[in-house]
Amino acid sequence: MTDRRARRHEATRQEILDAAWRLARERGLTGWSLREVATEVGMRAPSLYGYFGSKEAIYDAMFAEGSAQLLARTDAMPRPADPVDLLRAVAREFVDFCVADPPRYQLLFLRVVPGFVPSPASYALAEEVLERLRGVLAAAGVTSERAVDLWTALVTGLATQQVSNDPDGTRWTDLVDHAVDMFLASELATPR
Amino acid sequence: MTDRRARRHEATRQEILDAAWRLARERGLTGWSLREVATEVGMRAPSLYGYFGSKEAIYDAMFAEGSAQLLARTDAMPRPADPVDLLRAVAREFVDFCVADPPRYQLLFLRVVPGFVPSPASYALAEEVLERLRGVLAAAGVTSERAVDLWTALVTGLATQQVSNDPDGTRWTDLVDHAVDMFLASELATPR
DNA sequence: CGAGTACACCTAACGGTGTTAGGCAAACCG
DNA sequence: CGGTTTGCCTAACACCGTTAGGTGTACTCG
Repeated sequence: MTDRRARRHEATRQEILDAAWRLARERGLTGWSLREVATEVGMRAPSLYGYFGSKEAIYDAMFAEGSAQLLARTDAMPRPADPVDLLRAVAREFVDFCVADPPRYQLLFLRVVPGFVPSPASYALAEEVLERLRGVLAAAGVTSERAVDLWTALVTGLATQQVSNDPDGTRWTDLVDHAVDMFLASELATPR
Repeated sequence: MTDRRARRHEATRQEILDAAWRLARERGLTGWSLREVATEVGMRAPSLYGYFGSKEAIYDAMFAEGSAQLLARTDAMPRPADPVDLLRAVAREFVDFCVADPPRYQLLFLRVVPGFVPSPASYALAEEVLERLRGVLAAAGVTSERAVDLWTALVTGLATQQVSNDPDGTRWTDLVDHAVDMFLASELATPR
């Protein structure tokens, strides 16, 4: 049975994390201070250090949480049998995930926070996501390393353009199906 | 004839800008302070305000300078007559430009600096770049708005992946020709 | 050529940041 | 109940972008 105290500690940790996410969504990924987070949870800034060793550690926990969310979302996704439908669905899922929470997207996929590098533990989660993606692509007949790299470039490119240049519209998300068709036409035509 | 003093002022301005670029390349786009820039040019931080109204104004001048460099580089590019060769060349030129100076790339194409939005004057330069690109794509037979958007997503996606995940390698730059072929096969097959 | 002005640069300081040190009271454990 | 651990505090540090105000030098003009 987990310690009562440890559980309470974990809950406060999560409360801090939630406050950080809220502020990041309001003011941008790097537009918040520890003092603001502390105020949000009814503390003073130095008290946060009982829960996170630094501001970077908060970013790291956010990185892990974001990766876990993406993992959960792709796992929960319906899986059409047809390869084309499958890849369309996974691409749409990914771009939607990015557009739904731009700061989360920036944290996970752009290197936007000045000194931040995810810890090995958090990065392992992100690699797990890529691993699942590789599985889905293989199921659709796409196996080569180069094809996977091209896929990630294509899909993150769509997401980046959408988030950076038309955050409230659908100018690039509307292109997802078309982009997938283009990709498949090329990759399935030359299978190896 | 321009004022001696005005010329000297302009030279100092450029000196500050060069120092900022140098520091940005060393420590990351947002990893430098005004005090460091000032030291680099032999001043104290407040003196910089005689040349730029704020740190953001420095970023804005850097943005304009980066856009001008991209513009100059694409203008100076050899222009193969064959559409496929042309697009391959322009794509390679763009990705090389991005990879050659990651902070510059982040400043121009990712929204990485917390509060920074380019001024209308600087942004006009960036739009000029896009305008030239539209011209090149049209010369290769690609005219639709959607196709241009897909192109930018594809090319910036390759650049982002390269810069973010393999900054010293060629994992994604090696895919540029292949990506262009894929794009053209799809877009020229369905011209409108 | 001397007086007056504009300019380049300075120091001091303000409110903000992440972070450390040290203290005090409540909660837990034997 | 006594001792330890925990949770949170205040005070302070070094650094940040930025503003105010002062000083000497370089230029302009009568």
